[in-house]
Amino acid sequence: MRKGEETRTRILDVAEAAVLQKGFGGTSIEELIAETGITKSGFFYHFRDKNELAKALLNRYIQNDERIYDEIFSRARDLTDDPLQSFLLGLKLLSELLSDLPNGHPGCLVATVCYYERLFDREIQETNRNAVLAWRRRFGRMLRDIMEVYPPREPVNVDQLADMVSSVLEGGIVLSKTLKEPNTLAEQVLMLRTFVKMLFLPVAEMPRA
Amino acid sequence: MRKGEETRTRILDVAEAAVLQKGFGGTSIEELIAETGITKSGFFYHFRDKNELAKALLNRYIQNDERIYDEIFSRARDLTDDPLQSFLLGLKLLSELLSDLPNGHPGCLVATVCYYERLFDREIQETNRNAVLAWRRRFGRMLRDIMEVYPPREPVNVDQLADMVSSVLEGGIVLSKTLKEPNTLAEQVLMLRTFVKMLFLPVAEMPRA
DNA sequence: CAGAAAACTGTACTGCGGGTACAGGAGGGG
DNA sequence: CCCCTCCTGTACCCGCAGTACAGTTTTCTG
Repeated sequence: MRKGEETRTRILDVAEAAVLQKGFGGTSIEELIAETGITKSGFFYHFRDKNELAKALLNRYIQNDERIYDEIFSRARDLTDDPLQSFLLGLKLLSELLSDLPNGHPGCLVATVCYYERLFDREIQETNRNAVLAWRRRFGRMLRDIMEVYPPREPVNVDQLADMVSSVLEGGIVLSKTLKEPNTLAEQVLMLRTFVKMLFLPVAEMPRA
Repeated sequence: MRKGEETRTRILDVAEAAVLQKGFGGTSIEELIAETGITKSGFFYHFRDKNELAKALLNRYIQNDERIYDEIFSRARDLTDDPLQSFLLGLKLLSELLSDLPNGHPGCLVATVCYYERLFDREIQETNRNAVLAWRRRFGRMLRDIMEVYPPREPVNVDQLADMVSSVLEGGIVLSKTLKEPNTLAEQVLMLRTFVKMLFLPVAEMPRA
């Protein structure tokens, strides 16, 4: 009963690491059972097929992802009441968290699924889509709060600006992994922070006359 | 002799579409030969193994990618001498080109390879890394030209800013594909354009006193 | 137009991996 | 004591990557 959950979790842990390095198609069930020390029958007791595994993997990943953002931005909100300052602080905290990852970001499962769409059923694709929409809502909410206080210097669409956060994160992960420069991702988040700062913060100095 | 190149190209065309939809691991050689109407022996006449195919696929993709950027930004340079204006125009042209793709961007092979690293040899990983570094150099060159004329409003590292262009493109593709909203990618490029504009263009209006 | 080289086809085989089927066993809880 | 959860073991089918190699057609070249 308790043991079952534990084994399931272990399979998911091993599978997540493997999938992020080799993709779903490149990850064999045989290697997963070898590494978890389980038998093939044991594996299929927990997951009906690879699609079930992918579903469980993605759901767990998204849940954990949401938890991390919740923690970071609620911590930022605790430290300041100003919506802009707390968002900027949140991006700072996020960038610090990302640069503290010893081997760099392992990769995003949402992106992995995205580049694998045709292999999975509609349910997984919908789950993935909803994860991205949740990011849009999350960052959009914070940006709307900012806009109520600070008029943006340039006209921007809130959803598109919220998507920019996701874009830079997903793109930063790809760059960081490809370049094998773990810090690139954190730097990209800080670059985004500069953008947000510039967009909303009133101009401090006078323009050169 | 000429016929060989043609068949090879046809295989690469079919393979590229398949790989972008299902990843390398999810694409079988058997399905490629079925669609191209070739036999298995014919396939292995052109490519020693899947790794060879991946190598050819990636090299061709990168070359084409470079060609497109060359065209767009040289067209932009033809239209204006100002480095900032021509870069902003280039981003505009790029966004238009992307929003004209009927089914949205099919996906980036560099990202696919990135999420598949462990399946390929070092050579492919190096090729991929060099492709990203080429983007950094390309956009970095243009941004340096801009900085010689326009002092940035905030202190920024050129390479990081250049990487931001790649990040937004890669991330925008992931978002666009996942959301099944073809226009998201083009919008993200325009959002990036707003960022660059704000960073370099002198403030037009006075701040609210 | 001949001959060589290029561009294939056909067949037959190995071995791995996904997946199925099903029988049975250990261990804890009611 | 029995049942339920959580597995193990065995045996099998099929699709697919890759090998081997002999033979055939097409195409270029002298």
